[in-house]
Amino acid sequence: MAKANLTGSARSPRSQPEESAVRRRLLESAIDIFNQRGYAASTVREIVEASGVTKPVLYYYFGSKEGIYKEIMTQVLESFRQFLAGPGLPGASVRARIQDFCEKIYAMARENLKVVRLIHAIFFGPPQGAPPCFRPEMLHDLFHEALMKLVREGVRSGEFKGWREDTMAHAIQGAFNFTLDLELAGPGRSIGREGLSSVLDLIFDGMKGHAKVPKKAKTA
Amino acid sequence: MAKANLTGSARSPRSQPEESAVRRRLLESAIDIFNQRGYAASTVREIVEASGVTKPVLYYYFGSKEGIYKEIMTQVLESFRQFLAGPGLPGASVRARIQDFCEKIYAMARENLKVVRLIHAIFFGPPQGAPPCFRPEMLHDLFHEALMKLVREGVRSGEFKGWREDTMAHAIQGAFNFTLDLELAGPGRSIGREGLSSVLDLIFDGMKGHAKVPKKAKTA
DNA sequence: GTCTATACAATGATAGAC
DNA sequence: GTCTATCATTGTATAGAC
Repeated sequence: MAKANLTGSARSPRSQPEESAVRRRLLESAIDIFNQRGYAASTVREIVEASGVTKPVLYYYFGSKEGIYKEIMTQVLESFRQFLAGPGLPGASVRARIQDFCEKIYAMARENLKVVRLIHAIFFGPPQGAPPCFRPEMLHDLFHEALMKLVREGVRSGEFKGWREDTMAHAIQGAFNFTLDLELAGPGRSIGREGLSSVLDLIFDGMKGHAKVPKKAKTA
Repeated sequence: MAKANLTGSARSPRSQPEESAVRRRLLESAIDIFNQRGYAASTVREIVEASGVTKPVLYYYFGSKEGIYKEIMTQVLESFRQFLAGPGLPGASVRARIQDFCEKIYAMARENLKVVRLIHAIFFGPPQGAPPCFRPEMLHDLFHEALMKLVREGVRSGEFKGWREDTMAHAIQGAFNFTLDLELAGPGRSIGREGLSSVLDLIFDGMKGHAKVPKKAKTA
């Protein structure tokens, strides 16, 4: 579920019919190297060697190191936009739809962890660390915008009340981002989909404890 | 309040009595350059030029580019450890103490945004992006450990219940981290101390709306 | 302690043959 | 389309004079 290949498979048949195997291998290798070394420290030599070709091949297909980077990011952004344009969970409560929304994006991120880590590194890295042709905060803004729309809906329907809309969205996005951060920090730190779901439940229900007892209530 | 200079002023009078002005300028410049360019992309030439000296001076005081980096991070870690060893808010409710705890660290971070941004970039950057002598996740772990201690206290006292302790800590740390992320993303995105405080209130009270109405309840 | 001058190893990118 | 060979530039670090 939520199968969304952010890299190669979403090739547009319109622009360039020549989706050569070499070109695809170069893109895959570039994602690997960029993910491991970061954009600035990655060398075209590493990329072409991992693809089994030589330097001029990369320059033939993408023009420059920045060119192949731009191509990767364009495909990612387009893929994310397509997901946001999807249906969601029509008919369900706003709370359930926000849960579903976050879990779907979380699943997408896990399936494309290498690109996610790269984007994270660029977002928090130095300004000149990567070419300005791609602005990673765009993904953040798209996420925030979609979340705010859901929150507003919950306020209109009376499902949420008593807080500013941006405060609610902030709490949710904080939980999501932090879960993703832990995922990126290493497999030993991840709390998984269930962990994210629990934190969202807590945010919805509150921490004072008037609600259910999901696992084990340590009221020692 | 919460004045804690993470860089130069916390000099230890025991280790090296020779705190020369040149050495201090080099450290300050290195923080600036590392913050702007990242560790890997920063050049020794930039650092020494910003300090008004030449390359051999840096190698005289710190031995290498990694040496000056190590010195900066050691001072930061020591400063944060000293803060965590502080008193907190004795006598207050756990909720108030967590609020105070988060706000104090937030204030510290704002006063030392350059180092915070650098640490963030290293944490999310590529593994070989910075020397392994400093592990940025240590700061995260120290924060998490202190927070868990507070949460456990709240559970023991009955102030919190109904959720797993790590879930509660996760929600709080998510709100804090996200607030800091927005601060780093640019001044236009920051939600400030009040924003953080509101999100923490929401997490404590819950989003269902059985509690107070802090600003303006848009129940249109 | 601080300088000038330089060694030495990478890098991104290109020219030109095939 | 893909190769070999190479250029100009830039990086860390050091030698040796003062």
